[in-house]
Amino acid sequence: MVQRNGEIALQPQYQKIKQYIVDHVDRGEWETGYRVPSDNELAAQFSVSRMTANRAMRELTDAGVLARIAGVGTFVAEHIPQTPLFEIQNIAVEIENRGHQYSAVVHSLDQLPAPRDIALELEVPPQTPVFHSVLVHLENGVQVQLEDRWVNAALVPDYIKQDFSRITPNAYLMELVPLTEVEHVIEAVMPDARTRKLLKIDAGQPCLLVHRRTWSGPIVSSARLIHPGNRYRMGGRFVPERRQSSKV
Amino acid sequence: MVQRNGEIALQPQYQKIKQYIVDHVDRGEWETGYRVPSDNELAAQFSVSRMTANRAMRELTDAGVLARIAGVGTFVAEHIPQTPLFEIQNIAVEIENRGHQYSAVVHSLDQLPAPRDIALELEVPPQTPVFHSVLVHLENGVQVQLEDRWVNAALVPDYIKQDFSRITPNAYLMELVPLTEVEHVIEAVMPDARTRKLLKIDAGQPCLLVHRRTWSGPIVSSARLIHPGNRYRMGGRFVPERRQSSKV
DNA sequence: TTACTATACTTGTATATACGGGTATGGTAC
DNA sequence: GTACCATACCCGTATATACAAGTATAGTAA
Repeated sequence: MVQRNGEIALQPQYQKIKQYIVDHVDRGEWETGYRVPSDNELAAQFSVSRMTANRAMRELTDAGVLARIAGVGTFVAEHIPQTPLFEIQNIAVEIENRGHQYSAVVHSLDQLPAPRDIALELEVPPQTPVFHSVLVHLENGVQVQLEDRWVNAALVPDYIKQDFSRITPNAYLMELVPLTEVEHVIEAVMPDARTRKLLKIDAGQPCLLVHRRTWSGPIVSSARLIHPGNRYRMGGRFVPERRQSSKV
Repeated sequence: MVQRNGEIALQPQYQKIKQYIVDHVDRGEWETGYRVPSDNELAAQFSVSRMTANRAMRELTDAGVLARIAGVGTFVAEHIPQTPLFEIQNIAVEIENRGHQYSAVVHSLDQLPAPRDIALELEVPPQTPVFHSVLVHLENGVQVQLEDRWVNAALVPDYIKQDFSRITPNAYLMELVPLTEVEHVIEAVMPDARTRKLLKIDAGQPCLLVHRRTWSGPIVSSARLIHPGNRYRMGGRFVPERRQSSKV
């Protein structure tokens, strides 16, 4: 698809230019207000046409990274601190970071042909073999998350052999396949009977459901993460920095 | 700037095409999964080159309105409100980016001594002067967000003089003080009577509440953003259902 | 000095063209 | 019927080119 002569181009030219700019901004070399090279300069530097450089600049402008003024130039936009929305973080690591004890109970782990709705979610034909796991994560013995996950069996054939009381499904998947994309849908729901029982919560209280789908090219996994209680915090003053490797 | 011969073009060609598509979707003529005309068909219909039609389609895809599959076609994406959760910049801009009309209704804007709970949130002594604003954001005249905001009056003394039907509080604050940190807490709640009335929603359905606090050194503002409906998507993509191989 | 103008940039948009690769379909050979 | 393949689409990317319009600056004329 990318017809770059010579070496194989893993990503499009305009993506390389975007990466180049974002890298400089991230490293702090180009600060807010810095004037970035013009379309033509980038085109010359990367040996592409101006249209290609223009696309990179335009998309970064739409994304709020750059600001352009016709006739003047392109500048690094004001940096808005935004919490990494939903880091693919490990609930086990997070709990241990709080100095608490993590444990998990596996309620089921099966292989079966994909039901119709799950097939749609995973973008596979119905009846394709998939894995289905249901487990509860505990913090100091208290239920903190119900994880109901479906996995494309063809992509992760050994999923069903794992001991998910020792390694979380998310951690296992992350170390096995490189994630390319993540989707989060947050939903406010009233928990059903099974959920209330597994999480030991009362009826009548709304719950947060985070529906997370992860891609690695094709869709690897689709998970429903239900939290008892009803709050989910991202960022903020009291959250310690979590920037460590993916263990457990 | 737009060199369309004949009559003066008020907006670029690709904008016209975007508007054309968004209009059909908004009017319900093209529902989720509907296959929209291809690049070439649109190019012929509007007498433009495919690149121009392609830009319109690509931008609507980036905006989440359409979904494209190489080799197959372009489809109307599932409509999930996906903006206001973490207003990166401006809810007004985002709504306008979707080709819709933004408006806002200011329900109240007062200065008063901080109540006890608000003082805690803003980390100021009780009775400190604060501003309190309540407004509703509308997309095409439909209520999409209730914003209940408290602002540290000492840090933004002119807050109360603004016309928030013209500039959103968030945009005003952002251009005035450099943000250093943001906290988001997502909460599933049952809306109270006032909220249901302002957002014109029915009882019995859980809502998502985003509690957003912003720092600029000290805490500048604390806002509750309540969304009708209960689903919000970040990232990911809508993939239309495709024909399975003829295996029945 | 002041005012104007030519010039050399910048970004914004639009076109015609090209090729790569994915997907569905219809036809053909088995 | 089944398996294969040619074909005609689709989208993704890239290029060279062109003109419109905004902006800054150097140079010139008043």
